[in-house]
Amino acid sequence: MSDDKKLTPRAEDFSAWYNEVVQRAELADHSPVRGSMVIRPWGYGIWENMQRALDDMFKETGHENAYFPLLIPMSFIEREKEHVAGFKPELAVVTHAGGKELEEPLVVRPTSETIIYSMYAKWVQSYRDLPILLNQWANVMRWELRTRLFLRTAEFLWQEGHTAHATDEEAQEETLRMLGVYRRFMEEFIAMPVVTGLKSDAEKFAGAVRTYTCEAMMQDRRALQAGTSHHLGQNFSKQFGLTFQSEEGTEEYAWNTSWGVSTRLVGGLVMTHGDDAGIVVPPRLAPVQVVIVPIFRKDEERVAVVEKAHALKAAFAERGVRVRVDDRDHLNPGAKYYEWERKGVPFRLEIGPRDLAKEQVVLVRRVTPEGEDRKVFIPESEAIERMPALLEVFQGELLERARARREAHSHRGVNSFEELKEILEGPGGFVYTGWSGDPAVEERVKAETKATLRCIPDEDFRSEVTPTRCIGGGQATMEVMWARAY
RNA sequence: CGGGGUGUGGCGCAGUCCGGUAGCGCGCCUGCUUUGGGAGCAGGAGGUCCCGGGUUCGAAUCCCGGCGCCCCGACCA
Repeated sequence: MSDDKKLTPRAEDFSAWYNEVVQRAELADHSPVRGSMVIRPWGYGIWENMQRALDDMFKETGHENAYFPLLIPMSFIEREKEHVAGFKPELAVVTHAGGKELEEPLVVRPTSETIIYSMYAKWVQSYRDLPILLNQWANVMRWELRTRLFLRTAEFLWQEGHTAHATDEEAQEETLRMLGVYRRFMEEFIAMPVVTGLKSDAEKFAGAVRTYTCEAMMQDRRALQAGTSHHLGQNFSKQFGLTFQSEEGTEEYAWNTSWGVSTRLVGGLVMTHGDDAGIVVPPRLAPVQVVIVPIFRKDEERVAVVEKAHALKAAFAERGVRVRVDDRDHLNPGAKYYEWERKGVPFRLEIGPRDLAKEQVVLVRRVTPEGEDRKVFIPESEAIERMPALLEVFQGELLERARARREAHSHRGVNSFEELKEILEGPGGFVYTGWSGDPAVEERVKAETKATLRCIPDEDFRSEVTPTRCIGGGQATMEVMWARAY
């Protein structure tokens, strides 16, 4: 940073911009342990709002919360062979406790399938005990080599849903239901449009039969895997003896699903909406939706203006608007403006002696739409009445803006490998092509372009003209989407 | 783990080549004046110069060894 007050512009160095924003908006900080982070109140406030919204959606779809322990016997992880192969390199293992070496090492959970399904096996006897629809909010640990705040840390917070069903069809339905919940949450709350679809075998979760994903496009046009929903088939139920007696009296293995989103979503929010002034928090997730900055010269002005600010706060609060009055007196107004812009508060309301006299306020939106005035003077009563609606309009515009940007950088109808490579090495973005399903083609694209097959898009995201030619040559059997990813 | 860089008040850095009083900007504290887009002035606090060893009258600086962190390449929410 040449000027230590300004952020590195996104266009100059996107990743430096990201790091600075996270630090200077006080979202998170590095902890003394390499790769793990401290989530600061502003970042945690955003996460709490995400949790609340998601938790409500999980409850609406019939799920309950529970909690399973942090430590898992090593032998459990090793039970499902693809699962262990997927996680082995990134496990943190406890070998000593109570001053002695443990007989069996304990793994700090990288995810909880094994411990959860082993418990389900104890609880389920009959088809009448199914389905089990549980979720847990927890921390997990994966010993990553390259870490970045929120996007990839050794320890992160997430939720993991784990369900057990009597039939394959029911599990499949659940897998897709939760994928839909995620999509809706990301669009309606984070205002982050996603492409949903199926992962290829090479990219799916270790231990799953099928993995569905939500892929979002960041402002540097790279993809972010924002959430996944897995159909686990009977892989875990077979390893942990999760069986039930069917209506017909036969013994059957249950069908499982698991699905999760993490604090990575905070990173996604930053990279979706942030600008060169800082982050932009969508109103529905903002810990503070309106910040009131009182302006005054003399002491008597100060008293009157601050009093008015608190009265306004109360009026907003009555309408369910989250407000903070910034009455710190060692900072001048300009300094406060910059700070709250950096933190992404959707609306700022300035109130000074001149406004007091006219019973008006100055309203400033965090993002000013093209052709509109940055500051608007409106009557106090109108600001109070209209704020809930203004917040919703802003929320909607963020989604539309992000969607437009994604569409502008989505490339469809790409037929040749050369064209694919050219796009990925040039403008970047999401590239849609045909694919035969041959893993060798996937491997080649990855090796030569650094892009991966993000997903086989769901119907909503497929091109109007279905590709017939595979990007690796020959006949296509499906359409796929490629991108460089986080 | 392989390649490159870096370690000096809270943060960002200069000083290291050529050994000799540890400095600058920001931040912090106190006071006064300020406050409608990052305030000004005055005074002040704050350092095992990453660690260990060596050379020297004397080491942030030179030599040897270690450690940490950052960036780039193979796995990942």
